[in-house]
Amino acid sequence: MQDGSALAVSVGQKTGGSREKGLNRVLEILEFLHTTQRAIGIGDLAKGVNAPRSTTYTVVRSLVEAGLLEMAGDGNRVYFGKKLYLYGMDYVRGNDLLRRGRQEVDHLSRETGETSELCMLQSGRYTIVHSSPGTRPFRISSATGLQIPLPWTASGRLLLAGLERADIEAMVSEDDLTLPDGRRLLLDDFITDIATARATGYCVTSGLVDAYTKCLAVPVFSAPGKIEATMCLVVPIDTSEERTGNLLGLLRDRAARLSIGG
Amino acid sequence: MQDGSALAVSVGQKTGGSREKGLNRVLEILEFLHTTQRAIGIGDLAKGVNAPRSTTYTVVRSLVEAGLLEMAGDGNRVYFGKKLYLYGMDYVRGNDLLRRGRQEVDHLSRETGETSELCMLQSGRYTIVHSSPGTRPFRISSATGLQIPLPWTASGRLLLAGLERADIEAMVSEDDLTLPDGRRLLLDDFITDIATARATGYCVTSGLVDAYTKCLAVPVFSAPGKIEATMCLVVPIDTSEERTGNLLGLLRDRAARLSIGG
DNA sequence: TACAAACGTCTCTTGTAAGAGACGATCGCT
DNA sequence: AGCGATCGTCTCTTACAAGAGACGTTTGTA
Repeated sequence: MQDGSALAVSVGQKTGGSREKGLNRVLEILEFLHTTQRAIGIGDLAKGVNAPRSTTYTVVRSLVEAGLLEMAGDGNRVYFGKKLYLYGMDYVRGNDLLRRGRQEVDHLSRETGETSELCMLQSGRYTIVHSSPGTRPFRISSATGLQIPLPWTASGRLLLAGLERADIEAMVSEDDLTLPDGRRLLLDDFITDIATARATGYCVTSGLVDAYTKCLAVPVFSAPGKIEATMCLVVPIDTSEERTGNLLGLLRDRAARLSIGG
Repeated sequence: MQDGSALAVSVGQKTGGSREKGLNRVLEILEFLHTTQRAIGIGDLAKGVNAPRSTTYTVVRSLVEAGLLEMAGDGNRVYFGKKLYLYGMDYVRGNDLLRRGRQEVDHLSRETGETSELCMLQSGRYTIVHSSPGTRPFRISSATGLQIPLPWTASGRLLLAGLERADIEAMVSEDDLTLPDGRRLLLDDFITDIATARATGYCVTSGLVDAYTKCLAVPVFSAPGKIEATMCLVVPIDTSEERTGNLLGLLRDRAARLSIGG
């Protein structure tokens, strides 16, 4: 149990010191490679996931043989393999919303010049599933696959719309309510925000994760009332009211086109 | 049994009927989902990978929690999850060749109207990594991620160019030398083909995997002399000599643009 | 050239997870 | 309603993998 949640929160977390299940080792390795975003030596990998070297060698060998990982060019580093790419494409193929959502996001960022993102809940956490960087000289961009606490984002407020208070509390930890700059959010305020977002059908946050950006988010429905994802635009915080309104309009159009029911 | 051994081939050693490692169960499950290309019930999944039901439930639960799998809409079926998509995108990001290769392949199929594919070796087997279907009324298409015996394909002859005879023998099983229609290839002929392909810088096969198609393949180099992938066009077998020559020319241009050294 | 650190492989032990199977709850068919 | 098939969960046993650690090799640096 503890192990599961430790893994969920972060990979560099210490283990309980006892023996670890092989499957968990695999998950930790994958997650670690996802954070490093580059090939890494097996020894470093072992350190990174805090696993014994011998175990790491064994697990990595299995994964390389299976094609989930590949040895990188120089021969003693590993990174993701073709199999994961193929499975990932299978996921896209089987997921209309994602496939179309990617297109809409790409289109939106071309149309507006702003950074645009498609976001979803994943295992109860907020994830940027696809992002398209926009054309500003100084880009505001986020890594896809990044996990951010729900209360830090506009999208988070929409993704939780429709859940019971108890469910929301379960998904939000104490730490999640502390912003990067140290400010504290109140759970009640957050829940109020969620209700508002639900009622108005959009959510705008300013200077939440950092001091320079404003985030406009709208829901994407997979069925009437069921919010499956959000589309959002990340814009400079000093964007005028007028332009913000216009962008929100475009965003809503795109999201509506993507939604089923709503 | 048939299922088990068929899977065992792609995943690793066949099961002796004894206890199976958890990691292997995971690999089998992923591979099975890749072949079905759709969400499947856990019970059926257990049957499909020839695993005990209780084990399958446990493993699937772990994978769902980790986000590698997701429960499909109705709630009792599973398929690939967002995590696999994210890891797959990481792979693409870290792999210039694949990223650019996809573009070239897409362009080529638009330009020629024919089915175009990017192929690579994976764990010593031939894999269609990306394919773009072309515009003919009756499309000739292959599933991406499909594993085909090397001797059945034009690309296979190029991908093995530069290997020692012993290495080639190790990669090719007896079964691989039997074509789908029952004809047998001779290993020596295959090795001669490889040498020829290497010398001429392309390979054309006619009516090998089926009676209707011709396959034109050219190498993609990742370093001087190192063939990392192939690009190929799949065309009707009655395509004229002249058009075949023209297509081959286009193909070589595209592959050259993709190659580093050569 | 010598030394330290990291690499890759092996062996052996023991904690633990894979699997058999039972259980009640649902489902679907007649 | 009655029946069989499948579902999802649970318990318990033991076969086996996770891990500690030793070993020889390679790397790099003083």
